[in-house]
Amino acid sequence: MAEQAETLRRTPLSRDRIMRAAVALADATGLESLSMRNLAQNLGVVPMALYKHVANKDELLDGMIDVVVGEIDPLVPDAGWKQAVRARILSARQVLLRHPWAPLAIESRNMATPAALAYLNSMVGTFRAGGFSADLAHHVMHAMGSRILGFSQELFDASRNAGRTGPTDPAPPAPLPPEVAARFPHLAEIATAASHDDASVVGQGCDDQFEFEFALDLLLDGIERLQQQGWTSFSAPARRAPDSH
Amino acid sequence: MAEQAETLRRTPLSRDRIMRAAVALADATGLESLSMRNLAQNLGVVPMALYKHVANKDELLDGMIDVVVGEIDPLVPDAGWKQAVRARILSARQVLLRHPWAPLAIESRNMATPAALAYLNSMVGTFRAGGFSADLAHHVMHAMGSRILGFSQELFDASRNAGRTGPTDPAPPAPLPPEVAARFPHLAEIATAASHDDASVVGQGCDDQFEFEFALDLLLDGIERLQQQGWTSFSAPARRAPDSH
DNA sequence: TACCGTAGGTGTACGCCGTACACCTGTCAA
DNA sequence: TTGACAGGTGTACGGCGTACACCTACGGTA
Repeated sequence: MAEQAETLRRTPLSRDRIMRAAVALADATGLESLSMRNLAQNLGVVPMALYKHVANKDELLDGMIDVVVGEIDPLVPDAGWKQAVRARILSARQVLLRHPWAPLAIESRNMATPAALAYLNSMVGTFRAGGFSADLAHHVMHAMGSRILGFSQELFDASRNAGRTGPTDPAPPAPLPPEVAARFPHLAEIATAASHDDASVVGQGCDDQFEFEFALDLLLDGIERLQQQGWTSFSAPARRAPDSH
Repeated sequence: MAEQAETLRRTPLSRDRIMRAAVALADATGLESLSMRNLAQNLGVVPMALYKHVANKDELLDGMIDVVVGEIDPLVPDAGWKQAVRARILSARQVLLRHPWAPLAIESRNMATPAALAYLNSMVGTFRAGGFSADLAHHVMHAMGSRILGFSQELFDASRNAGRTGPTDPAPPAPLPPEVAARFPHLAEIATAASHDDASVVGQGCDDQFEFEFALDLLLDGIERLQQQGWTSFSAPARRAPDSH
């Protein structure tokens, strides 16, 4: 029975269990305090045990990214490309709000993981099915950039710290200190102009969700316009063919 | 004279000299192989000497970011907002091509450095001077996202490795392996569709400069349209008021 | 000229990290 | 019964950031 207790106490390790534990740990304590030793302890196991399932820490990170990407909602069928892309990207954003360490992890790795490739592939497929040329789909993927994965490089983003002090600590929206406001009046102005509620580049209120959708729609509308006027490489980049106003 | 030689051999340390050496070292060998010990050796000095001028490694990174941001061309006077913004961002992009480690450094830090704040502030000022409301300027800054600093989160970007193997090694544009192409046909298609020459998310040819300008102009044109039709919070996000085609 | 405070470089040491490598142990096929 | 092998263990190494005590050279004052 002692050994039964043992068996119950520690489910055997597996690559999948490691990945999920790593994601949970990063969610809870932030990416920079996720170490192999840490993670092993969390799993009730000695550090080197992990290496029987994961080649090294980089592979661990790749696996974590795959877990995150796998949480993005599947394609909704029977929707126009614009609706489909919009829904998927907003889902990706929700996923990343649960895993604020993911953008940094993604950017620090340099090869695409299979799950990420599959996601990008199906996104391209959506554009192609919507009547986009391969060329236009290509450029459009670049234009969307990181927004396709639900984040957009907020530059100096309070939410990046989310896990660091524990998710229960909602980071008081510190107002812009006056001497800073004086040195950067334009920033001070836009910081107070928008009636929002979260913190980003400006220390003040700003509704990230609103900003995200604003930018996303700005892009999607521009893309729609390109596609509807029959984009080809030689007619389109706005620089060359500014449309009439 | 021995001491003269000494004096010549080692210019005294200074915060500025440290920052410039750090940037050069990161340019040459990549961010992940930049350590305090490494940098100290490079400066002919013992590691702890650096700490007389720099509080810790995070502050070093902040200083490096300031150096990079400081290299962005100043505002060109007497240009329309669109030209001014475009020129500045393309300059930022050139700077980041010289310092491929910078996006990761920027994303890994979470507070804005003074130089970055000054840059963002003057960018907002350009929009304001161009007749944008503070509100619209705010949203537009978010919409541009990391592109404002000359990069755009390429997700899986070959150039991120640039320094790692030395800048003289131009990373042969490895073609997409066939089994990958088979699993992700849409990616394979757009990889070969565009007639470009560098590597990014797709292993194949792709002119990053073209893509960058394509996306930048897509955004700028969308922004121009918003501003010209007198944007206000309640009329604009494209979702609510799709313009007529 | 003698002194001393201080700025700035040095040396040692600590506790983390990732992980190589040898080892043990329990399970299952033959 | 045995022996291969999958999977967990223990030890150890080199590298990291950096705390802390130390030394040393110089500039200002008496």
